[in-house]
Amino acid sequence: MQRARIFRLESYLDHLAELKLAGRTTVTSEELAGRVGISSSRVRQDFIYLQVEGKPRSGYEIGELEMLLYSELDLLHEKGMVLIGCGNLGRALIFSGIWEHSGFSLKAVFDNQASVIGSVVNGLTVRHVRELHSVVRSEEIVAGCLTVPAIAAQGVVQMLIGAGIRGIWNFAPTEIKAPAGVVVENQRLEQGLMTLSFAMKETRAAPIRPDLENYVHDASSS
Amino acid sequence: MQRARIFRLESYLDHLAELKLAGRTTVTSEELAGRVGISSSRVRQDFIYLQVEGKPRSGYEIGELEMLLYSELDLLHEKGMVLIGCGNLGRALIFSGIWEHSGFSLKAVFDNQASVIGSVVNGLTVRHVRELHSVVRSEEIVAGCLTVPAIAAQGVVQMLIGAGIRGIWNFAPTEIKAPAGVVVENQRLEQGLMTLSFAMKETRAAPIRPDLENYVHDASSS
DNA sequence: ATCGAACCGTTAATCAATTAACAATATATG
DNA sequence: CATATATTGTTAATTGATTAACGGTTCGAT
Repeated sequence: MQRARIFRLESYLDHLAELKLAGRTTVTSEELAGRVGISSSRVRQDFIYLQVEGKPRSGYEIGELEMLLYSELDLLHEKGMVLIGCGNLGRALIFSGIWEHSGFSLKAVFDNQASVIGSVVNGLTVRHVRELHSVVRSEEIVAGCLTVPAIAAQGVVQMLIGAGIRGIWNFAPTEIKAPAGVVVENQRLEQGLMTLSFAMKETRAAPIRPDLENYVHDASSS
Repeated sequence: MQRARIFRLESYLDHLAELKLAGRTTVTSEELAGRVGISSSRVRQDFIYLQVEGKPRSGYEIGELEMLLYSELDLLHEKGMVLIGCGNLGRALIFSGIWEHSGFSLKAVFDNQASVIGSVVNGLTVRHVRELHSVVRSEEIVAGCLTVPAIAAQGVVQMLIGAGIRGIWNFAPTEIKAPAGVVVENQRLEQGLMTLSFAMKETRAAPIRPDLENYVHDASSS
């Protein structure tokens, strides 16, 4: 699973930022492994894949690692993105800080409701979807964020693809179809809930709370 | 990876609902496999794990499968949940349809901003977080949805755990710590964006759009 | 300058997940 | 009723991912 590696790389980035903040300049495979919850050899193998070299007694350079991770995930190359669907979820994303170092830059926002068109959301004016095609073409947009109701999703996908987009971040709770060559990343929130439901099934007879001291790092996120 | 199976089960549910809507009552492992993008033997093994039996020429009963999937994921047993952080994202979730058949029922909403406390969001009155403890205790709440800023996350986690909660659905873009026995499901939206960024790196030189006919099912979601 | 510990890089071993293969069985057809 | 066929249940083979093991290097200590 290639996907598993990507998740690990993202996780490394997280922890490296934290270490850097603490003033550290190097880190060993052992330490990172402990934080992420995997074996140190896994970490070393990932770093070989990234073609970064460590030194026998000090470990790996944090700055160098960050650089390579950014480059591997293509986070420095800011790609133009548009968002379609300016409802509650759309607005939440527009206002959120996720766009920093994400590899994307939000360039325009669309909707089809007269009530929101023309309003300004976090500095971006909401436009009518009929302008989608021309904006995508003229502003070098390569990806779209889909926060419309499920029923409208496939229609908007068609428009996006027709305009030449190559990637879709889909929040609509439905499976969308796209031609080969167009990357679809689904963010199905319901699945997160269901997964939690399943996981809690096992924990039914939970012990009485231990003291807050013995908290452990959460390793369930990967 | 147990997680991979859970994702498949959720995916089966999706497609079964679609088939049911189309009037179908049975489905073969082959057909489901084609839809989900895996091998038919994988599907059959999952169904053996669910202890459902198929018939040699007709396949599996859709209704029976749905029942067993619901039961396996514990989606029928509605567990009480609270949401903390009534910002844009919180509101989006409160208004969204994800709670249907999710295994959870949203019972109360909290914030610490005077400007939103007391307001009614989709039928739920926003309360001050200081009431969190007593509400969790008195209304049999077992899980919490965290939509607060990263800086506030760990503090709220402490409150939730102190109140006796056993599961956390975390949207805060930070790693939170919880004692063993408390399930944490992280919904890191930035990771979705980064993954898309990586995936698009490979598609740089995309071919000219093929016609819309040869769309294929997206198999990248698992 | 030599020793020894800490850590990397790499290869081998283990473990897990997926797919392939096929005998068993129920149903449809004539 | 007999035969053909689609599809299951199950076991074996394969593939992939993870961990373990260990020789090789650097660096600090004596």
